Amino acid sequence: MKITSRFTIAVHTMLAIYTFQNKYKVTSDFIASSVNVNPVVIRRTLQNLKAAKLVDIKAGIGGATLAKNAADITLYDIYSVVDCINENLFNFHDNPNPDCPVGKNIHSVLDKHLTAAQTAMENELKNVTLEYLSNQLKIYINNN
Amino acid sequence: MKITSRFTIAVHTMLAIYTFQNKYKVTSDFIASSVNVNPVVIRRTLQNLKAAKLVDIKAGIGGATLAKNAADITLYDIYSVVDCINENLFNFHDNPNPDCPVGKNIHSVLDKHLTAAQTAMENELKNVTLEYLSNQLKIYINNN
DNA sequence: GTAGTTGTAATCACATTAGTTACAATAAAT
DNA sequence: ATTTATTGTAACTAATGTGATTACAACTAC
Repeated sequence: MKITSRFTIAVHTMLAIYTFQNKYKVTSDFIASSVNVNPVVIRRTLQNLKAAKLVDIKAGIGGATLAKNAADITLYDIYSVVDCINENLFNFHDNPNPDCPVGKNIHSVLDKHLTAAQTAMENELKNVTLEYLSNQLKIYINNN
Repeated sequence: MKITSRFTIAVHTMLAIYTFQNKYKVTSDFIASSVNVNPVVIRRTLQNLKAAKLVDIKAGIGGATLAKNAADITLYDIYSVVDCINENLFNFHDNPNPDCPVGKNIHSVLDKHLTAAQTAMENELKNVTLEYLSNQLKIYINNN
């Protein structure tokens, strides 16, 4: 089981907005064409990003723009917004047997380590800003 | 989307085997009762663990035992065995548009950071041995 | 051979995902 | 005011993955 592609779709969306917002009207159709998914999927993603105040969307006329400085947006912000996982990365089996010493204490023993693993992953995402990704992207584009 | 409970079920299974293997015949029914899942789920888990040479299973007579020293088994070993995720934690959307500068380079820009996040998580799991978990468990049991 | 257990296939219900259609609401342009 | 392009959102579908469950052959000690 993996983390939904909604996350990478959202990152792609943010990067497309930041790259093109000063040149084009960045509509859901435009983004959908770059990401290669259905426009409705992008609109749903944009609604999530908007609710977290990461983007502004112009209803009617169309087009999305960043609502914050790209240097202040990390992969973790995007990951948090799109509910890739709902709180816990690791799915724990329900109702271990309280009448067994192992079943009774398995949560006490294991939970902190699962949390630590998840936190380590999330901290890596916090290290990467949208601005940094955009700068890297420009290097790749110039080398094409 | 989360990591399957097959992982915590497998950890619970290993901990139950280690805890009880010198006292009882640890059958799939026994483990299933502690974990509180169907015995077939435990048998499938045991098959995975056996394939990775983490446990021995006695067909016919019944009962599972550790095949390695508990100090040499980490959460990562168990996580690797059970295919909680099949290689990549993050599911990337398929076929970003190669005719768009963003779509063309999104993998080049993003992949390394997703890998870094996954690796950070997995490294945390490598820090925790079954022996350590068992020692912690004993402390909890003694305090009950 | 009996009893208890493993090994494994088959089927089921459920949840999640992403795709898709459809259309009302919005707002600029004319 | 009407037209046009777009957003916002509901509804439905197909595909997939998970875990539960039933069933039974194979195995091994007794």
